[in-house]
Amino acid sequence: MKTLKIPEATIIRLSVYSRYLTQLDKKGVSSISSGEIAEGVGGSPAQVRKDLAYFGEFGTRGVGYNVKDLNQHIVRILGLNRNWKVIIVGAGNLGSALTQYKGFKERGFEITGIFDNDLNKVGLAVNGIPISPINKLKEIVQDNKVDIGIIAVPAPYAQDVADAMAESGIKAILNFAPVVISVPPDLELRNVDLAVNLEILTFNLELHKDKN
Amino acid sequence: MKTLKIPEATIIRLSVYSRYLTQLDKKGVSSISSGEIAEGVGGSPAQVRKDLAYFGEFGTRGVGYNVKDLNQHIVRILGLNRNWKVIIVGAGNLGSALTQYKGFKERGFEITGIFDNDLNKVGLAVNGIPISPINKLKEIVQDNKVDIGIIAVPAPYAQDVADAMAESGIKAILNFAPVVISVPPDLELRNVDLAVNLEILTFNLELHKDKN
DNA sequence: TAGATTGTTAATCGATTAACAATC
DNA sequence: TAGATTGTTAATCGATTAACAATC
Repeated sequence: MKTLKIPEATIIRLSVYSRYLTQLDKKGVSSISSGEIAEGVGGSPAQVRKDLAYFGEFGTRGVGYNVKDLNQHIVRILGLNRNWKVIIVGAGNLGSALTQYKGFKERGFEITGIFDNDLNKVGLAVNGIPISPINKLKEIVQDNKVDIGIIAVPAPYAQDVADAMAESGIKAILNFAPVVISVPPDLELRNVDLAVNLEILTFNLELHKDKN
Repeated sequence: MKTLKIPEATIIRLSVYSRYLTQLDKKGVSSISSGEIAEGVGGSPAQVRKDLAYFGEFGTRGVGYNVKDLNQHIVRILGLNRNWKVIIVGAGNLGSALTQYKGFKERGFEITGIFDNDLNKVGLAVNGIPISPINKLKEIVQDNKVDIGIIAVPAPYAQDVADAMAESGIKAILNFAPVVISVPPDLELRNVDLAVNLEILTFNLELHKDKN
């Protein structure tokens, strides 16, 4: 086995490097050093080089990296050199916002379905995509070869939605419901808890309160 | 100095424990062991105890923890034993969704203002909160003693918004714009990048693709 | 060649896990 | 007292940083 264990922190940073390189490329910057990348994203040069070294040699000693070239490598590493089909369950405020979120399309994620069990919503459309009832989920996932499901329903419904997704053959889930859900081991699961992020801020505010 | 360095991972987990304990408390569960907490949130008993040990002794040997009591301790550790005032800049889909997000209010976060520079939006209201122009930000922050600002504008505007927030005296920023922003060192900053979360999933999908 | 910057190894630092004495 | 479970220390594991040889 040639792939050693890659820290998740490395993947997060690669994603950020890629976004930054895309930005630079658009501006017409063609070459960059690890130090400049580090400065741009708030890291250290050694860390940038270490992160890249897990995957290969993408630079030229004494020179640096070609922006476009390095970005293409990272995009490929992250698996973004193809389209990914995504469905969103929950057509409330958050689900609707995610459906229309520009940042997804830019990175190759295509929203191919929205689901909700509220009969007042079924049949309506968000961003041109019709809202379907959840009992159509499996059919739509399989017909469209959907890869990823996003859970944007209230916490009490999240596990049921996860079960339906697992049953449909979806391969990965991004869960926005603030609750721990369990899925089969072969299904990738990631949680984004919006309140937790605010709570980390309040913890730090309390911690540094005296340090004036 | 008595507070040693607390891992951020510990704070994230404490936040999750607290949410889980709140749930159990509502169900009427009064006592719990570190093993049961671990099972409930997907961790290990040793880790639960270690996380808590940074802050004190909250359990009883041979018995476990009182659910309500432990939760109150964690809530206090996270700084949630008071109300936090929050503003959101960007009244687009994401900003509107965050304004109405139930999970914030449940944890003591109060949205006290929404801002946008789109004149078609200024004067309208989201969830009963009027949308104000960004040049009113400082005034409203100071009049209402706002603690935290959420950035929900497109990437190109994020730094300007961060500057306005810094200038207003806000103490912490949660940034949803997919761009690196810089703020004065005394300002707490946290980034939530929605696309990055999907990219971690696609990386893992690619990594395990062969392992059928 | 001299200067610059990579790729990589070794040293350090930090977080997690295991083990167990304390104690209810 | 016997069984259970905490709090805490020591051992392990993993990630970051520093240093430098390789090389453009």
